[in-house]
Amino acid sequence: MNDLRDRHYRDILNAYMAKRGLRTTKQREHIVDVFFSQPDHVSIEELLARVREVDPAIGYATVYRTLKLLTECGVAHERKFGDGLTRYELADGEAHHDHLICVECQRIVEFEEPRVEALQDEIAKKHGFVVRSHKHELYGLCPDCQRKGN
Amino acid sequence: MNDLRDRHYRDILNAYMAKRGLRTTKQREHIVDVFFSQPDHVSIEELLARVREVDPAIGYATVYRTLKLLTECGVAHERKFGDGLTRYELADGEAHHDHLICVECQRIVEFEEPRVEALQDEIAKKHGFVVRSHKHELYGLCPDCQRKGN
DNA sequence: TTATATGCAAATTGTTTGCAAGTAT
DNA sequence: ATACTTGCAAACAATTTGCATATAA
Repeated sequence: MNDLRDRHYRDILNAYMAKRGLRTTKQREHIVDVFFSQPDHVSIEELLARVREVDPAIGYATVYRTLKLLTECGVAHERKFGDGLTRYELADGEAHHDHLICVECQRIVEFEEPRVEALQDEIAKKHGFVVRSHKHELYGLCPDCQRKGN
Repeated sequence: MNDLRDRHYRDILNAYMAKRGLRTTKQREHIVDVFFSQPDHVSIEELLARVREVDPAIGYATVYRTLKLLTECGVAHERKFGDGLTRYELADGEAHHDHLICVECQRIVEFEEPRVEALQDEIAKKHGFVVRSHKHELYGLCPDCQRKGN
């Protein structure tokens, strides 16, 4: 349903692999397919489970290695929300969103706020920093979990 | 040099320990003393090293357990900046600051920006969330590391 | 006394790596 | 053919836990 975007990222990946003489294998194809079809913020575990539906013999080291590859070439981003798991999402270069995380049900909602970005630049400048990336996460209760008490 | 603040936190800790029948030991006293005298964002390793200057026999499990205790009773906060280490800082309830982190030298600088807080509330409300805490980190190059090239 | 703490080492968890066998080019 | 890849298991790093011993109350 998002062919253009997927195509763009696959092109980047292919260019990166070609440049380094890396090879296309069926495992990599499966993992990449699943990653593109998956909602954002997948963990390795989730990805591995889905990938094994297609090919049960795939090992988790291969998933780790492939996600590392996707991260290196800029197609994926690693995210660590304090629960000990690393999650991955599509890089999504232009629209860098941030996250609201429900501490009850772990639901993750994305938001975007240009005014915060502007303030960040101001803050960094004040301290003489050059910002490369940022992390802005709000932890709390989502509407559903508020309703359910607590 | 910050007796009142320390006293306040020690009171909280003592109340918490009393309520649960936990005991005061010389190890805990040393660890707590070092934690209060330490600049913010200490890792377990750093803390253990400093504590062992006072009592070389203290084990790292005890440091972990004591910091967990301090976290449970609300005196300390856990922080995870993506380098794999958990760091601890005084809870410091009122003035909740955020962080600029140098990706080269790992230097950590604190900042405070009420206008960002205001925007956060606005964002949360828009999504129906009730915010409990947040994390706002800017990763980049500090002035020194910019100068050193890279 | 007796229940809590400690230090050690072993266990756990998430992730990485070495290597022999497999495979894309 | 050759060099990259894979799956497995072992290695790792950070943290947690089980247990016998030590100790605060």
